[in-house]
Amino acid sequence: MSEGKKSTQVKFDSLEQEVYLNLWRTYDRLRSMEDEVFGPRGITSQQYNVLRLLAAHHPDSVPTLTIADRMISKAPDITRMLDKLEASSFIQRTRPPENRRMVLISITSSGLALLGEIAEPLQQCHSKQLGHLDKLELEQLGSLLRRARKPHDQRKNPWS
Amino acid sequence: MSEGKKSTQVKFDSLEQEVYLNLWRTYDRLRSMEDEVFGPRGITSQQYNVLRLLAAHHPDSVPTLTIADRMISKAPDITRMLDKLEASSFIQRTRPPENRRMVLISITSSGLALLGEIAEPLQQCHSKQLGHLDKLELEQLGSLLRRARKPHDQRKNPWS
DNA sequence: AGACAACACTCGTTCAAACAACTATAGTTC
DNA sequence: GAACTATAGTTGTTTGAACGAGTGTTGTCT
Repeated sequence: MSEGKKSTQVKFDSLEQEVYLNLWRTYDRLRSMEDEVFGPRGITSQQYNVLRLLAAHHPDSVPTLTIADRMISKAPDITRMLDKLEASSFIQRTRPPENRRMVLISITSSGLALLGEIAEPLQQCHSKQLGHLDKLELEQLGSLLRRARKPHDQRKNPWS
Repeated sequence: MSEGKKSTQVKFDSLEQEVYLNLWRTYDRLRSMEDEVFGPRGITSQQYNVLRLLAAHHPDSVPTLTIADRMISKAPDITRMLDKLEASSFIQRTRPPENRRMVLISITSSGLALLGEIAEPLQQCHSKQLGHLDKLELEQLGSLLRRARKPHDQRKNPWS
């Protein structure tokens, strides 16, 4: 401890590394809280986000790969994820005759019902996750996170 | 679009939710960049962090569950993770005769060599990840992330 | 000293993520 | 209009994460 310029230099190779590990750890903690909401209801947070996306387009349908592209984190395995949602009858697939390459996905009424049931406990979870930060802090954090990923986020429809 | 107070209200249920999804997405993007460094070398980022922890204690050993407790994200499967590192001979296990419940882990010279090889490309990765933010932004982001997880981070040795 | 509880892992199993190879359909070119 | 290319998903396989039950070891209590 006799030569550290700053305490961070003792444990991290760089400030960038420290911030990244910080981001990882924070994400991990908040995610485990969300998992407590989704787990008992038999879906994952990725599946929930599919349902939310579909609900936003309801009653229209969305092609499979468009869903994959709009997921929060990359979803190379979108097919099997939709398989599970279809098996639970939260979504439907249809193959339009005019373009039989595509598979169009739409949310069912029981999918919408699930979203309805989950809305309140999830909102409570979000407020437990981050409710101790005030509005300004949340906005600063959001803005810094967007700036952090901006150079690495080339996609068609960035909601930033 | 005729009634939204703010544009965020159109797509998110709450500011907390927006920030959480933002965090998730940012983490996902940065992680995939790190994976490009670790993948070709046959280790995961969790394994790398074990090696880093052990290197920090070298030449001392660390008990298995102490490692699990200090990981960035939860590691319920620490045994098999160490199995793989031992199979690649990056670590050693010893069971001390004076307390045969514990298993002490230490890094080997080839583990240290791997850390040496990985140091520079990893540093480059970190600077590609977050190098576009200036020092003040990085410190703000780090500080907000620590505040965000503070109520949820009860552990023995928080490096915050 | 024998029973019991606490500790420190370990193992079995199930489930999700990742990557690549593959199939089916539609458009394009000569 | 036959071959070629692009599009849109799907399937196979391997790997890692998660959870819980089980094992061996030590300390404690009476």
